[in-house]
Amino acid sequence: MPELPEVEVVRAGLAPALTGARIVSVAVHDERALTRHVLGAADFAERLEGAAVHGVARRGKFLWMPLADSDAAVVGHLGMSGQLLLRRPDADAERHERIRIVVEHPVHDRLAVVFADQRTFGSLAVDHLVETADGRAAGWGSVDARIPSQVAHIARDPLDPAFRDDAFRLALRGRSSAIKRVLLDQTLVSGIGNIYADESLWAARVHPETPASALSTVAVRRLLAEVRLVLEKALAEGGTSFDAQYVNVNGQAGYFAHSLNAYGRTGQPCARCGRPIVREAFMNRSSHYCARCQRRR
DNA sequence: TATTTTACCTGAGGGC
DNA sequence: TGCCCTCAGGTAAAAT
Repeated sequence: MPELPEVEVVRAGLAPALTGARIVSVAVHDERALTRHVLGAADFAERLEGAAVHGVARRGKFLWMPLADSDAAVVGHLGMSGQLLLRRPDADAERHERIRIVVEHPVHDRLAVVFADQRTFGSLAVDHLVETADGRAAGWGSVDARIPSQVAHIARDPLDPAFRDDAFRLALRGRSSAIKRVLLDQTLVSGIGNIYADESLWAARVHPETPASALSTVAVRRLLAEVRLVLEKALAEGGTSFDAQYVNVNGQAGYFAHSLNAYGRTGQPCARCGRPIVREAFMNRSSHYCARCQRRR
């Protein structure tokens, strides 16, 4: 499932191929991939054809490509199973291909950016840019303090230099919600999904149901430090791939699945204490944790 | 207002 | 072999 490390791998793969490229043609095969673009496929294509891509930026799990000399950007979210692939313009259609954008790049010539998505939770849109609330650069891969309006409500991610640890800690004070729910709330801290929430909580020895307000200042600092370590390590290993649903722009899987300590390890021994990892239902999904290392308060 | 639940969606895999 | 059921889960709208 694409979370921050996986989306960053995709961003880093797209950036050299798309920065400075001009969009030649847009083919929308499935309008469900445009749920964030309310004006529909014809409008989407019309706004893009002929436009030049200025770069590729990311905040949390959202990607966007600002268009040159414009206050617009192509914004994208991969949902659960979305892929952005770089292909030859005449390459055969991908399984679950929804949108194909052909660009002309001054160095790489013609390339196709293929948006494929099995579960159709992901989507693309053309959106206008607004100023960031704090006036800082909008996200990774951007020095511009403007962000797509659809992404403006998303918090900065923990690897963003403008993320404010103290503000996050203060936000937790008044929250009775479980800490895992808070980690998954993209308006408080972005980029973390079910996998990295479980991994970070395991590393910080915090039970996922611990009320956020019950964590001390020291505990919140330690949790944020573990979140950053987990995300950075996953990024270095190219992300987590369980099945064919997450791949980089060349269709290759990441290796972090081999480094998981909690997520998906139900019944296997905890790497610290040897007690079997347990799985519990949580928010229509699963939590994986060690009942000995991560004591419930 | 804050928090929780639901809808969206497809394919893999298990049980019978 | 084929049918039915469950599960995977990010986001935003709806409900509480």
